[in-house]
Amino acid sequence: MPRISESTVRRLSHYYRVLEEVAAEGKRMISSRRLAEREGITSAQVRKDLSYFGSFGRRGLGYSVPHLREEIGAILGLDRRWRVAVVGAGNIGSALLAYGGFARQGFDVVAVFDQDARRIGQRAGELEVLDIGRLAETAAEMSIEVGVIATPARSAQAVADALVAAGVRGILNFAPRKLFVPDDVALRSVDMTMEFESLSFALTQARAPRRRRTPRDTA
Amino acid sequence: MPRISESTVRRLSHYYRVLEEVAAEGKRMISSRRLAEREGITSAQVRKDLSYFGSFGRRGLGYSVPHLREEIGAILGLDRRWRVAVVGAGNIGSALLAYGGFARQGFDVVAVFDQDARRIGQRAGELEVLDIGRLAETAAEMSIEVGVIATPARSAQAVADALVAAGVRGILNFAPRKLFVPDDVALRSVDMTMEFESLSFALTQARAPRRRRTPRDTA
DNA sequence: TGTTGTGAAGGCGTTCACAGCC
DNA sequence: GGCTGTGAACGCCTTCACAACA
Repeated sequence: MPRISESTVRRLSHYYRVLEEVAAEGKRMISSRRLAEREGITSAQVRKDLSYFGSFGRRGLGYSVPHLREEIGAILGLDRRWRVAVVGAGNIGSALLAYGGFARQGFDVVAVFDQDARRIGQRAGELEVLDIGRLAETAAEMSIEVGVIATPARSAQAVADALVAAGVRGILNFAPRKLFVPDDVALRSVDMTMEFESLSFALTQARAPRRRRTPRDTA
Repeated sequence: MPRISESTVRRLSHYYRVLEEVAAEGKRMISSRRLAEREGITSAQVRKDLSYFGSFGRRGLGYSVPHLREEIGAILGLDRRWRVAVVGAGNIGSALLAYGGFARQGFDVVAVFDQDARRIGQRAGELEVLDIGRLAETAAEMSIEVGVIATPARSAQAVADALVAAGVRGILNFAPRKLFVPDDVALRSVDMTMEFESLSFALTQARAPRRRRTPRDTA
């Protein structure tokens, strides 16, 4: 199996989502073309992405919806759960806890840490906010596997280091700063500042209005 | 000027951030090498990115920190403000309003819409939640330029269509769904579901622990 | 005829390497 | 000597196009 690119993984998420919708509609089979058009990409891309992991389709017929859904679920590791600690119980941390999307994706938040003495000991959802000073030991004790960083940028790298020391295997970073971690620790970042600035750039550069729709798969 | 890639824009955000830090430290000049190492990329990449927009450096000396900061700020359009409407006053919408990062990036939230009759008329931050049914007319009246979609996935495309009809020039989408908009409307998406699944994939695939650090710029 | 799976071609972004300037 | 700006080389991802199969 070749190295899988980040964009392929992101598209697998899309396919999975489409397959869930299509399964709910009761459809049994789907072609790469239909799978592609809902996401604005080409059918060849879909087939290429899937081919990295196996031959899931049948020529002339397409892909079995329930079968492909199960295969992609397994590839993405959605068939298992992870023990998560959220670090930072401020705006972003609290929103993430209230959000609830974690559980649906297999991530169980079992601990919340904060630095602020006034916040420690308080409730955050169903959990008690713990002292960030004891992150490394506590996280190890609690067998935390994934850390979510929702602290200010300036403390993000230190928190990441503590999480790594505590033995986490993955980190999801919401602080607007590039983090360095050992390469056996999975790292994903959601940088809202960057999205805002990217939108600002696009708005600023925008010229020559055309009012044409994004092209879809025509193959 | 060639077409600017999304990754170049994202790096410009990084450079801007580093320049703010370095300016705070009082440094006057910075080399592409130093600018690069804080972000884990190569110095050649920095110079190439900047060269798309002009020649901001001086051979043998590097870049003037305040000057480059101003140039990149202008490129990213951070020197102007945008009138924003947030659509969806649930978990994500409320978190975004409380977050406060908007204002810092030049985005002023001047309206909030929701579909839920119980939510309409209530306060969300300093604003009154308006009826989403009147989105198109109200947004046009209020000269909304940017829409933030924080609704469930199923209504996201309809909201996007309404925002476009109301004349917005940009959309920031937090709903986990691919949106189609005319190509003179700027669109950026933050898809947390996808980040979770991407992390899940990386965790699942992880093999052969090596405990080696991410390589930095060695040029 | 319809659709997959895939080698080959193409396009785009990154890295190299060096001329040019301080 | 130090550092930028950039054409050329490289490598990766996407798209093409078609053989294989239902």
